[in-house]
Amino acid sequence: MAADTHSTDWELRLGHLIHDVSRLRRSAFDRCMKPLNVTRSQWWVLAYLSRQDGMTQSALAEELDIGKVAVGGLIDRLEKAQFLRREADPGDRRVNRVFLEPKSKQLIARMRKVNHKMNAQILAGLADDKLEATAVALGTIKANLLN
Amino acid sequence: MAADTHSTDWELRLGHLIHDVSRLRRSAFDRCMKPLNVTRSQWWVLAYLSRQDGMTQSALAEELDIGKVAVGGLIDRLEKAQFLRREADPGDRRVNRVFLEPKSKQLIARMRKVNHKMNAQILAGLADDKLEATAVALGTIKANLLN
DNA sequence: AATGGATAATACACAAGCACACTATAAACG
DNA sequence: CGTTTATAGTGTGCTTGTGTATTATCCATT
Repeated sequence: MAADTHSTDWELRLGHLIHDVSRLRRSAFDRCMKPLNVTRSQWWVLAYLSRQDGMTQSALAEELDIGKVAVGGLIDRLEKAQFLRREADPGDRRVNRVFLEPKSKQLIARMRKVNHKMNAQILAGLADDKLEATAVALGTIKANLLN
Repeated sequence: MAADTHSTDWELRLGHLIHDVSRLRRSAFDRCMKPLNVTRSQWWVLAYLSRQDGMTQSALAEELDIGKVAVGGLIDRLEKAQFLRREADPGDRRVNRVFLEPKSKQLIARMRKVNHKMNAQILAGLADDKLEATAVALGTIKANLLN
């Protein structure tokens, strides 16, 4: 019964909290990035590309863990805004490789700073060991979710 | 510099983890609910209504912490599927009150069970104190996000 | 070389959420 | 009473993400 109240209680709280924090974090992020005219998802595409320019769309989808269709849409918008360009792979006519445009290269440094600052603000008041414990717990949950 | 490496490190991990866990949890939820033909968002509407039938759309939006438009859309779909109905408030012609249909009442008990079971599975291997610590940490983060 | 299966990307249709503008109604205040 | 202000809900359009189907291309096996 103690075990029962425990789960019924913390389960719900935790579920809500994870959901809330994720959503709030996302919108805070978007708000911070708004002056730069990039959304959080778009920023992630640029961030991954900045570490490995010329990835294929499928590789990006794999890394970002979203569907190929979603990636296609993101890239459409980013290409239209001239943050990047698609280029046909010479060796395999099926694939598009995605390259950063100069325009976005300028932005990435700024985005990194905003990102870093925001993260620091979000984690204010949390000691190192607490952060680590939280990360470990979330890691366990993630593993459970992946079966 | 120790403080620096700490943040640069755990920040990112935690951000990723929160995002991943939230997304995985969401899709796991939807997968579990799929046989019942309800999405996670729709399930939340029904769950709130089951505790307080006849809420106004605005009250629902407030509780669920999503916009009125999003609620409107959810209710549109739920109404079309006959899980609930809108009813004009006799005292205030602006408001619609939302009531559960018998069809959904049958479902809610089943959904609660699925929900409970899923939560238990997700939190497997996490002791009580860890859960509590995690909840506290996430609560702090949430508070930070709300400024 | 031919066929049959995998893979890259797109097309299409949908759910969900946000933002902004708009309508209708209610309430408050001069 | 009338005018202003606030609130409830909808309309519209955008971004993100999912699932399924389709097309083009590659590769492996026969």
